[in-house]
Amino acid sequence: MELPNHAKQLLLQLNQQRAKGFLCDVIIVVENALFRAHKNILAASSIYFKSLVLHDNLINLDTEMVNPSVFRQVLDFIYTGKLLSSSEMSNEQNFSALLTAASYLQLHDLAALCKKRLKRSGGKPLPGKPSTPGPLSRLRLNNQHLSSSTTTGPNNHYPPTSSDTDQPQPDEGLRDKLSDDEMFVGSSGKNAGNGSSNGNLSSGGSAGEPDLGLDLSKKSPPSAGTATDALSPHSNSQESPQSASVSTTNSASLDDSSATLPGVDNCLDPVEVSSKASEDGPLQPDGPPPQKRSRQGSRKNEWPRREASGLKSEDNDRPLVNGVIVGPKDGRSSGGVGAGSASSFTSEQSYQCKDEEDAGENGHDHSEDSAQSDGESTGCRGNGGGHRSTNYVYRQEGFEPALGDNLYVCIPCGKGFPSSEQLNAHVETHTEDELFIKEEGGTLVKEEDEEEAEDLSATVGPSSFGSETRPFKCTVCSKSYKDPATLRQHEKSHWLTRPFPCNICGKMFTQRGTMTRHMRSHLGLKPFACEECGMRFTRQYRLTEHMRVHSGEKPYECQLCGGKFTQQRNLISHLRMHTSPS
DNA sequence: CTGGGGATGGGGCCC
DNA sequence: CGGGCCCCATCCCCA
Repeated sequence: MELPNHAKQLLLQLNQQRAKGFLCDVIIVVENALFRAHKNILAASSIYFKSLVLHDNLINLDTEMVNPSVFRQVLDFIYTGKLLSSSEMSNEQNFSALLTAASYLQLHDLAALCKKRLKRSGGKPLPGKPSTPGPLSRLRLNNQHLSSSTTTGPNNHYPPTSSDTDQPQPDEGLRDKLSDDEMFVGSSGKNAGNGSSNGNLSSGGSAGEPDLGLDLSKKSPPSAGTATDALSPHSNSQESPQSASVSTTNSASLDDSSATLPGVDNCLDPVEVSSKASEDGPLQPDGPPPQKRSRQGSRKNEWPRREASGLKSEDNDRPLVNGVIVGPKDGRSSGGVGAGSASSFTSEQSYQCKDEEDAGENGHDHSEDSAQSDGESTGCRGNGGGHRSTNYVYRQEGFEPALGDNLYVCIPCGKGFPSSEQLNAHVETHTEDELFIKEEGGTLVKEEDEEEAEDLSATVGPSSFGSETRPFKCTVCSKSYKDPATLRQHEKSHWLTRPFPCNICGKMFTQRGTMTRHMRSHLGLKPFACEECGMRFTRQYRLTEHMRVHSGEKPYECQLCGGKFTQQRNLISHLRMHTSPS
């Protein structure tokens, strides 16, 4: 007995799910476009993908080999078996680019189709360069042997210049060039042993290197294992030849990958979390959810990333973030992408700058942001402070409401453009001035809050601001600190501009660590797992806090009523109940 | 329906 | 840079 249309129907369903982002568990970054897909499907289509998706939730493809338009076709092909021609190129160009991409991605069927088609039309494939590489690509070419953290892909070490030569080569030629030796050896071995050279955001800045070395992974306590390998956006399988050629994160924390626990590979990734959680509640990779929760994020998913034009960091104190680490914007600024916070991830609405969003979206976003107004001043800065941290959205076809051909959207103003070039040109028209906005106003409120908080803290424990030896005093707010570094750190909180932008949402931070932590929430990186229930957390502290749920420990006691609490913050909240007039 | 408690997420910031 | 703890906001459950 056999169901005749089973395979077809299944594929249809999967493609529909892809269109909705449902259960998508991998993000593919191509130039400035992001595509969601299912690992299983990709893995079934190509051994190259298979090796990549094994450990990565975020795959960055070599823009020398594939551009967004081509990859869209490729993805469509994978999910449908049909090849839809691109309107952006001539047929011949298109198939040539497709052939290059297919070869690169090791989609042999597609490559064969393209070859056949090209042969029929008498065209010659143009290996290696489906499109003009952007500045990012060019920079990468220059630096490809210098850094371990560049583009993911087997051709990372393939000299693109050879593909630029005018000797058109058929697929075989390309693949010959991409022989195992060239493809899979090169500098990767060196990289593998090159521990921490590119482990962090700030690395590689001057070279204009993509921030693929951004290490958003986090060491997990021994009990919780680590999700580093799975979560590090650019780590790659070490086992497969393909991955051996691709860059690895090479951060110190990557070393932890050898100690992964069962289920770690299923760590939440942004897509999975966002899409699944929005429908099914929290995602528990390792087990059933401890409790059913379904938070509604207000923001729809978008896929902003920094354009290649944002490569230059003009401020040494700023992380060079080139928009390669990408992921869905979480549901709301504090809602997060995680097991407990289901971002609505429906691709229905453009993510625009935070201020616009605040103005236009529902109350809780706004109230929250206003509550943190001192920290939100520059949230709407696609670019700012001399650092063009533009965040663009590439709208994946079929994933967004009709916007015509204007798939490239400027985050700060929401305008759409048909090409990244036009978007780039447009972005230049945003002046620095308009990006320096509202900073005042929040600080006082905050300080009032802090006073209140300190009052409450006094009830539950010592305030963090003692009056011991603190010779270093802030000239703005007269807080004092033990050492100058801390003072300097604090003084940044008074700056009008925040030096550390999130390259996904553009939000600015005063501390790099906060920004990195924030990025983790974008990417759903939750290295700290509860052994009891499998719930995962972004921070160790949260796990510690959470463990009291299981232990029943309630260390915080209300001095007024004797009520006991598992968390200090809930005690504080409780104390408010005692103190508030109502 | 409402308020309180439990639990969680994100950001700020000090150490 | 990470840990830790503060904050606020939010959701869910339950009385």
